[in-house]
Amino acid sequence: MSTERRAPLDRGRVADTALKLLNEVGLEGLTLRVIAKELDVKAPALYWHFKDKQALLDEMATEILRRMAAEHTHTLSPDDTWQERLLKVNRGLRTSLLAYRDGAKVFSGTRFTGIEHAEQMEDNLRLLTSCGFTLARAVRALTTTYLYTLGFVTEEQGVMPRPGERREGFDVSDRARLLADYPLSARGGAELFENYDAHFEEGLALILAGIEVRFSPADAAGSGAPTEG
Amino acid sequence: MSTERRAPLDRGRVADTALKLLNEVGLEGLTLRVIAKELDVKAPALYWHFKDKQALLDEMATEILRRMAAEHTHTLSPDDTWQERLLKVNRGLRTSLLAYRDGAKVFSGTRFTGIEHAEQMEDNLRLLTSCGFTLARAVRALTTTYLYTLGFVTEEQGVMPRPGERREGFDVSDRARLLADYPLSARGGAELFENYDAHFEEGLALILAGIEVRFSPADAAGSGAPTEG
DNA sequence: GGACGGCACTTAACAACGTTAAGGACGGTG
DNA sequence: CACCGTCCTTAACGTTGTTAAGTGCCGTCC
Repeated sequence: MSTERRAPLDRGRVADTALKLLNEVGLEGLTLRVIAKELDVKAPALYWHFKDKQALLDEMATEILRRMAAEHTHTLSPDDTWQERLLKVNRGLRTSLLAYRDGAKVFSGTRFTGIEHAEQMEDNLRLLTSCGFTLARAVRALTTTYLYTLGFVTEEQGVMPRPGERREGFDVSDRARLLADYPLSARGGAELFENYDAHFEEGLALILAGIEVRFSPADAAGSGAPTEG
Repeated sequence: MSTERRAPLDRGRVADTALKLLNEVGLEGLTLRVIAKELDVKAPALYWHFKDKQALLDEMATEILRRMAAEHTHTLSPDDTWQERLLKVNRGLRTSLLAYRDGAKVFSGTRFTGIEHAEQMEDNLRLLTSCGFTLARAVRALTTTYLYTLGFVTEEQGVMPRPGERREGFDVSDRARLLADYPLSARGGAELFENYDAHFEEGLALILAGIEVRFSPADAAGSGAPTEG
């Protein structure tokens, strides 16, 4: 009989396991009992490490953020143009959210109490302001793209829980048949529920173009449009 | 003794009551038993009208949409410029979502199975295409602004459950103290958690400017930037 | 007028959930 | 050896969404 004792849990191990399970059972199947079972522990044990389930979800969101930083930070450079930086940051965010089923929901249900996100935020603000943006405009540029990305992935994951697998009831041709009386909407359906990668890029490019026109000190000087908010 | 019998429920009455209660108890407090009690009925009675709770939430989201149409359609004109139309539609959407606690969450958790939204969609697509947009670009312009608005209000309601009342733990000066080592992030905090009306408008204006630069057939001809799809 | 049948509900109960209270086994420290 | 903090278990609680079965009422048909 093995006298080995399981190493004690810690917040990190719990959050890691919960994230792995999230991909298998989804957010609504992610119960404390399921997580505990995977960790070979009973559910109340989790309360030694987290004050409640929301605290665990917060830790999971923070972990997603950390992994995003680990995977994408090396692509960032202090010499990025602001356009490159905004593209990288938002593509990285989308990729990271798509890596977990219901990732966007976990993320937007969470308030970051700590300062884990501050380092990336600071770096991005530093780059944008060094490109000539005022601080207010740098914040606006980052949050506008960020909120777009979050909204986009939320909708995307509503239709496609995991990349490649489409939720039932979202057949594009079914939809077109239903909307026979609304020809433009019917034809536009393909633009809504397919080809998410390309559509994400197009929307992001729109916002970048708007930032350039209204904010960019380098390119838009004398165009007359930009005025300090 | 009153022999009066309560008029039978219908889906509309249930959804109306649920929406009223949503504002009082929030999404997580909105249980079937609470709704039933307000309707002077027991919880299982609701299953006569809805197959499950999600169906009731779908009906609520649809009702929000209907009220949005009822309140804002009269401001729309077939002579709107596309800029006016996008502003009106997205302002109206934000206002409608803010009218209910957790409105954005209810909305983005819902898939519209019916065609209730098609009429507005069709009208908007008609206007944008009549302004010279291709259908694909019209769809992209609408969804990009729509996803931004949805993301914006989701975050906004995470901080301010009801207009005017701020969730605890979001004191801006507390946050600045925490982020003392990240000066730009600390100073930028005011840009994040306050003054939502103005910030919403600024972000929306950015996207409109981008659409103009890259899509608008009238204004951007010869600028070289816009290319089809 | 009495049987029938569908409508709109009630009563009772179920499994599962987040969560709490109490206690027990282990290790290190005095 | 007593003690204490750590980390977990057992047992249970109240609530939740949901289902099964039954009940009263209204209209229709023979």
